[in-house]
Amino acid sequence: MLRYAILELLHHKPLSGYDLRRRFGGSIVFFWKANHSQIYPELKRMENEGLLSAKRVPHEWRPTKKVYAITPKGQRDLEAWLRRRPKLQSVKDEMMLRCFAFHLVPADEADAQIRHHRDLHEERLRHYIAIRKDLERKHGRLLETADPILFWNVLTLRQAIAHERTYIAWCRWALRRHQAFRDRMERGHAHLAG
Amino acid sequence: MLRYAILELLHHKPLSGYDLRRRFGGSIVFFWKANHSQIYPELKRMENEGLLSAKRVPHEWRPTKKVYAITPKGQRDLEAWLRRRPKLQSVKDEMMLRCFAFHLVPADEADAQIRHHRDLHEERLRHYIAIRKDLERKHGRLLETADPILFWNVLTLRQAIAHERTYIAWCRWALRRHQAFRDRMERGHAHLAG
DNA sequence: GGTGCATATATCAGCAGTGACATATCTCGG
DNA sequence: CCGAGATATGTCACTGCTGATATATGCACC
Repeated sequence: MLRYAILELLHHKPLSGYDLRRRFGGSIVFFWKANHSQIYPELKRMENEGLLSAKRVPHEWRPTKKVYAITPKGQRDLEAWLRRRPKLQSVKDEMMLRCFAFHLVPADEADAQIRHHRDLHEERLRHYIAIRKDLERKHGRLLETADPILFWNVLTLRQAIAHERTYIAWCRWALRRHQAFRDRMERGHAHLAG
Repeated sequence: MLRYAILELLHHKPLSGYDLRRRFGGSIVFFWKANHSQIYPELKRMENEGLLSAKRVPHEWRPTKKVYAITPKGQRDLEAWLRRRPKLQSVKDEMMLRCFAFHLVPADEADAQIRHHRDLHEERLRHYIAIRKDLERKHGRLLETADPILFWNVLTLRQAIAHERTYIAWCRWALRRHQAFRDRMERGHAHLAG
């Protein structure tokens, strides 16, 4: 997977491992992250497979860079991958796995967990919205016009935002429902006591 | 991660590797899947660590089962895990990575990809809704009352459904926007030609 | 002269996860 | 009697990914 993300980025322009690392987890790719410890070996492997070509570029002030460019073979690989029909990824969501087991912890602890998670998603949502504002500022009316790269970029950003909003809405809903559940328990006990 | 899913399931009742495998990817756990090739070695490892105890249970008709039960140490591990505050998982979504690169394929191919993905998510949504119907049928009014296990189960199911609905809505929206984009391109060319 | 920081590349151990291969029992139908 | 299918457990090679560790340059600041 990682290799296709790299190929897409190098399709725009040649980059070093360090540059790539900043792209992942930065503003451009919302749906893939990678550490340098994964990127450098992958670049080497891709070079060996003929998907990339490397060139050492010295710099006066800074350490020498190894800049990678996509080869015709790399281009073909990327386009072939884009035409495949992958099956659905299986969902792996740690928070939801925990939620499944929340009957094992006190109600207050469960609430705290959900609130914490809601906060994290709100932060990520703000991050995405900042990126969107940035795109709007930089490209203005162009967002509505004819640049395909920008068009697909905006589409994925919209999905990222929709995803975060859904998650946050679920957290809020869950907290309300949990409160109602706790109230019912209370009344249940009161009923038994009375 | 897998180990905590296993511990949660074994907290309810002892199960064999085969039973566990059917639980994952079946109706109960929506947010975690696992193959038997991952489950069996993990069970062995957990037994060695004292989180589980194993017992061979022979059967007249069928091969002998190795049934695992959670130990007190396993219980403590599970509860400690539930109290941790994990950081946000990084999103890895292959479809969105592809979408990012759709400027490299013909517009019809991009549409076909999105429609295909929408269909897959619609199928999964139908699956989740069937599970919810099943829960409603089996438990009826109990869904609104006082069983914590059922309560959290319903909450996670709701999140799964919300997630699928968001994804499907995005696919539909993306297809509309893409059509509008293609129309604009057409008009652009017509303008240039006229 | 020392410390911290950004730049830049690389390796390693270890856990996570996949798909293929392997083996065995018992039942049911042809 | 043979094959298909459910039950049941396991291994293996490979890729994916994380966190830690290592190394080196040059700059700014104290």
